[in-house]
Amino acid sequence: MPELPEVETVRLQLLNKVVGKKIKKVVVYRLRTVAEDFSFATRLKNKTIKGINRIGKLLIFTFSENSDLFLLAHLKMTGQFFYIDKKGQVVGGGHGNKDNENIIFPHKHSRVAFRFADEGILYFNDMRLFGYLKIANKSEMELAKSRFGPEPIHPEFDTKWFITTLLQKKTAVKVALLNQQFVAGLGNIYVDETLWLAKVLPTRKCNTLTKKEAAAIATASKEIMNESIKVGGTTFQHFIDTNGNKGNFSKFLKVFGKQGTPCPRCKTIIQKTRVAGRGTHFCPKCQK
DNA sequence: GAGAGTGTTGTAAC
DNA sequence: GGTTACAACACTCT
Repeated sequence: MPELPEVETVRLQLLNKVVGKKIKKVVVYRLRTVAEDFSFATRLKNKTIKGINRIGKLLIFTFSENSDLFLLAHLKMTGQFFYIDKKGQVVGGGHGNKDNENIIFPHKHSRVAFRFADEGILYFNDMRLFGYLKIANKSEMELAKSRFGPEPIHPEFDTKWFITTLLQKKTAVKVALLNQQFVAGLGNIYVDETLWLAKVLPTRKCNTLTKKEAAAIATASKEIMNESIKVGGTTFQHFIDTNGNKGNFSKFLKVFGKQGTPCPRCKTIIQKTRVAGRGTHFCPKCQK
């Protein structure tokens, strides 16, 4: 579950499902997922989830019993949270791959399970094992937080600062936007979408951008992020209904994965290249 | 069988 | 210090 909008959707869903619940038992299926922490399960036992915050794509759980205890959760490429209530119904979710069908838990990609006092169970699934759940104290949590720059969708996002800083960078604009220390939350998909909307080529060097272009990027990223939070929610709904509708995401995308098809704006064929080691999609005509 | 993949980090090299 | 390029992580899908 990569991009910020989906992480935010998961956060909101989890808020409804697990906040205020006491963890009765934690089962770790794969030690790797909890950073080889043998005390992971015991340290979370009998703790009540107080809240769930998010910075960038990192989820931060807080607990009622101990204000110096945090659970950091990063989904990376394929991490998913599923909440199963006591009737066995799945009411939380992931991002719509095949694993969402025929749900039987725990299944082979389940890495950690949290059983609550009310018999509900929260599963963390992660096919590729890149994601992690990590216990942290306050200073470790602050350190993790400090690795993220401001989020474009934050109401107090400083657009002036963004423009000034962006224009000073010497990297390709796509590289800059993917850098979570600069701005948090934009992933590969939405960087391509943002740059298409802003009519800027991903390979453009930041210090060759005009102020107007930089401002367009800021505006576009906000628009894309906000719009995609809605889409993320929609994707999520489809998962909950388990209707097998998994392609909803792509309906909203304008360039990502659309190579070979006409640009929705100017009908030129969308091209795909590689920038910063990532698949990169753009319109060679209307992006400059 | 080969290649690509939604994210991040570390390292080496310039 | 900035930046670039790449490997690594483990697994599935085309």
